[in-house]
Amino acid sequence: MADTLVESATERQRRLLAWIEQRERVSVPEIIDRFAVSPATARRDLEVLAGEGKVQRVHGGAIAMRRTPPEPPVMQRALEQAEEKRRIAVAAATLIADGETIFLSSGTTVMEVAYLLRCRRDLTVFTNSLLVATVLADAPGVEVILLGGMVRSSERSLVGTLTMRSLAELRAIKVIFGIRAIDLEQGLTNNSFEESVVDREILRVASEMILVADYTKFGRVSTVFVAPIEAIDVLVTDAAAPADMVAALRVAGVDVHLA
Amino acid sequence: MADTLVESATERQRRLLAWIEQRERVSVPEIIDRFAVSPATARRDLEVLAGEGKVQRVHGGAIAMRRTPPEPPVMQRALEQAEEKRRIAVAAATLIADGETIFLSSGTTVMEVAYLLRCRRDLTVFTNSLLVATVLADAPGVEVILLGGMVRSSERSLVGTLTMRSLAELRAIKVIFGIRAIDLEQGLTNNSFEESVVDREILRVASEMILVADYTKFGRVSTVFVAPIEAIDVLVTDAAAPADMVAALRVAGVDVHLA
DNA sequence: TGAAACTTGATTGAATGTGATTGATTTTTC
DNA sequence: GAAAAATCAATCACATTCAATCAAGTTTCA
Repeated sequence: MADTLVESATERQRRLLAWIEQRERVSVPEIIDRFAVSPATARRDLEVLAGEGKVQRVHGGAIAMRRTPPEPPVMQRALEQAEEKRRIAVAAATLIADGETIFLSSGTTVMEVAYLLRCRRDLTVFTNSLLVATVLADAPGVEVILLGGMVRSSERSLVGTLTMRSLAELRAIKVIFGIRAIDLEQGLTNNSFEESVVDREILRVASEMILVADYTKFGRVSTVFVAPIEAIDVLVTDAAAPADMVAALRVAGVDVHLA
Repeated sequence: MADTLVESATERQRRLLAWIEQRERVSVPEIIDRFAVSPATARRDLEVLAGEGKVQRVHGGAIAMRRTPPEPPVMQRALEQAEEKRRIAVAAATLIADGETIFLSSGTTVMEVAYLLRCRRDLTVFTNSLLVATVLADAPGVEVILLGGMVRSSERSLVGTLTMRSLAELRAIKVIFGIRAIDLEQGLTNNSFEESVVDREILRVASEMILVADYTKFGRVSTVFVAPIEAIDVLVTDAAAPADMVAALRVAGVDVHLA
């Protein structure tokens, strides 16, 4: 049976807005063609968006009112293994209590944790991730301190000497950490030298390191060494993580949580 | 039927929420089908979840709460006097040459300048604004250094001791500066004490201060003093700025550009 | 056991969303 | 500058969906 995908007006308008902001300018016929709606509906949708100040209505169509910066690669990666990352984040968030002061590193899974911390109270969060800072910026119960540094565009993370200097003043902080690759022999590795320098400094000031990593990170080795697996205190991963590696990590003293 | 599992309303609503978050959107008939309830109950459940802010109710069903945080007030202000701000930004951008190192403060007009600098080459930009940093993050010819500090949610700007300490190391930098209010006697004022402390430090390390301000900023006084008008080296504003104030500023030695 | 509180399902008039039509307005073309 | 084309706003009709109400069933607690 042809399951006719019904779409609400609100959602269509949201997609239309995204399309307009991406295209900068669209015409009514283009909307008719793309969304398979009547001219009346196309105009009504534009009217709604214009009424909300989201787009500017012009004869023949509408133009975007604000430019959306292009999405960094990290946002694309956030969609991969989204379900696993969400479950891992839920489990990791339970390890953080209200009133604590923590550090959130950059990375997509860590960002997922940040989402879940938005409703917390009396939390202080240090981070070197622009995305984490933005996610938590509006959370009334969370104070966000962003480290300074050079912006790494692909990750929206901060690196460099200014970052190192800000980090040097931190002491004994609980860290939620993300990484690109985990290997029993090669330890934790990622793909940027500058990022790894910062990551090592983060781990140096960590009192407890909670690593969040989905199953795709295991048994892989990336280009730059960050830390040996002994650096891991707690690992939160999903059930699809290789059983042998999980067992080996447990033997090595890592507290492994399977979400 | 052996289905002895009695389910409470709240339990069903929790499962419904999980389903919606997984499906992104659901229609009322789909809920009726899946949970074997009447349309009335399906709608009531959605009403409860919507009341708790967990989902967004739309005609015909509901969609998962989009996880992008609500827009900060600063983004709303960016839409006011948008045309003037754009023209001012264009004029201000011509004062910046490729190869320079500059500081961009927070503020909506300054953000507009940032947009125009994206296509520049060999530019180094210091800023205490998360929005400016995000706008310029992808610009291949622009290196962005974000100061550290506490995130001020309404402005997405960075303030506090960490910001001050990062600033203290800068010297003789050309600054594009935004402000809330300009008055001949009261000087430059804005509405946040913490922001004003940072702003004063920014001006202290400035070799040249370029103020960008549309006509609505003139003749107004806000709550916290930032600097006297003598601190202004260059003012870029629009033609609607009060002529008497523009004249007085010129007499005071300010290089005024009308965009 | 019995009454109060709650949940559920059916009914129904109101509200909303959509597409078509039509005359007015704006833009383009010659 | 006038004709032609495109676009717009207003209105109507139809279908879907909603919210309010009420009655029946279930749970809770004395």
